[in-house]
Amino acid sequence: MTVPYGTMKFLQRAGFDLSLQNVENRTMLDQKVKLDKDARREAILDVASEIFYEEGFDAASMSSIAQRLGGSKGTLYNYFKSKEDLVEAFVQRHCAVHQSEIEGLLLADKGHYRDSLLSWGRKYARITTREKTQRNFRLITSIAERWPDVARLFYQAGPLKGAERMVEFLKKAEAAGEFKFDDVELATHQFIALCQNRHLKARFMNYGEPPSEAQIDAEVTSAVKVFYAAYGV
Amino acid sequence: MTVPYGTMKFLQRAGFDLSLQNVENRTMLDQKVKLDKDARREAILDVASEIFYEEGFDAASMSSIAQRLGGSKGTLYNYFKSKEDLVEAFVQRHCAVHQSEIEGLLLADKGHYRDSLLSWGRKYARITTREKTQRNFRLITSIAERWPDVARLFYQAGPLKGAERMVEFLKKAEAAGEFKFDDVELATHQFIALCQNRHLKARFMNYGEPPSEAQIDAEVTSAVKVFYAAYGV
DNA sequence: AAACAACCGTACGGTACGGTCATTTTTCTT
DNA sequence: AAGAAAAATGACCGTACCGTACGGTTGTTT
Repeated sequence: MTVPYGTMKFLQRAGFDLSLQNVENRTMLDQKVKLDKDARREAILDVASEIFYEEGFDAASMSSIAQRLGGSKGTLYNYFKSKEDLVEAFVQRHCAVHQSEIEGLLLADKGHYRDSLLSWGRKYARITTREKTQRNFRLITSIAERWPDVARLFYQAGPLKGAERMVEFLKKAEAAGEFKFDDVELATHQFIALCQNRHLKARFMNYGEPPSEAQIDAEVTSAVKVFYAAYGV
Repeated sequence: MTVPYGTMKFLQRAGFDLSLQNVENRTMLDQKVKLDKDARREAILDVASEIFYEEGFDAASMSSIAQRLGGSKGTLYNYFKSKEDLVEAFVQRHCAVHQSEIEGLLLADKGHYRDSLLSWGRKYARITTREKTQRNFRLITSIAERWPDVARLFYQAGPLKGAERMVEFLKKAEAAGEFKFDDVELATHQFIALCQNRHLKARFMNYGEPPSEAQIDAEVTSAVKVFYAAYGV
């Protein structure tokens, strides 16, 4: 009992190495079929994403997506109702991934404030200046005027979530006597600004090389220093 | 001796109120004709810009541009060789405008450092968070991957120019004993970051309302305060 | 008056698009 | 093995685009 030949062939054409095992009973088989349909859908999304990044949503065509996938255009419509449906799926997926990444950045419950800021700031700056995030950012904002809710969603999934998490952390730090803020939210955005603005902008507009780990470290080290000079007790 | 009727009619359709005066001699007439051709070209660019903002470069069509202009598609090709030529003209124009704006921000030669930073920071933040700049920003970055040089050009015209100007100012201020920097360039980018990052990002992704004058003032006032806390002597 | 320039509205060639569907191929069930 | 169901294909459709061409109109210049 194996994966359908057509499905296997389809996924291999798309560059997927699926070492799917045989399944013994019916419950697992049902589960299996479900996974395969999702896998096919994800495969299409992966390839579509790449073409969207390169050409933008409008100039990307269903034909070129199918071609790169190594399948037939008609098959795409088994998985997505329309090109617009594909674009929406792209947006949803990348908002979810971005949110998950930002929420996954850990901040200590208490103590080690300086180290926590350094660590968080570095990770945050790395995520936001990384090529993949930049590409998503460019795509999402390119439709900001046509689909304003989409861009807003992306902001809420990433930047807003990150800021909220930092606000909570800084409130606790202030209560513990580490800082003194007039406006903790403003201070939060200032810290984030110090960590990301320079490289974020430059990357966004293709200026210079991507920042090295050392460059990000230096940027965030100085950000923490400035932050303590301004708000440290 | 008046403007050609066809030109007048064309410009009126495009919403231009051109109260062009009669011209008495030939030199002025030659000058006049030159201006009119430019005016026509600018009129097309204005309308094309608006459609580019709304729909993006790819989805904007020459037909819709001509329609909104109230002219004929064929006439567009008297002024621009192709759609791509029109896009390039858009990019050049807005890089030039942006650069001109940034370079027009005055910084005192000496003295009044705090006031100068406040004044410059407010104006800079207003420019970069203003809807018009945001729209340009979105369009330029939407083609960053396809036309990497274009996005770089825009960065060099705006953000880089702004930072260079500020670096010069801060060097003088340091020499005058106002600040002490380990890295004047880093400090420059930190100041700019503190002034713009929060509202720039939010505007870019349609989150919340455009910042009021009061909000920008508050943001920049705090930025200067933080900056002095970190680097002031 | 004739020639020229600017512009319009219409039409066209060539290409490409998103989406559809009849047919073929593959898998599953009996 | 036969037949049904599912998956995939490739041809096709109607529409739209870019860029060009053309006949006609209007205004300007010679």
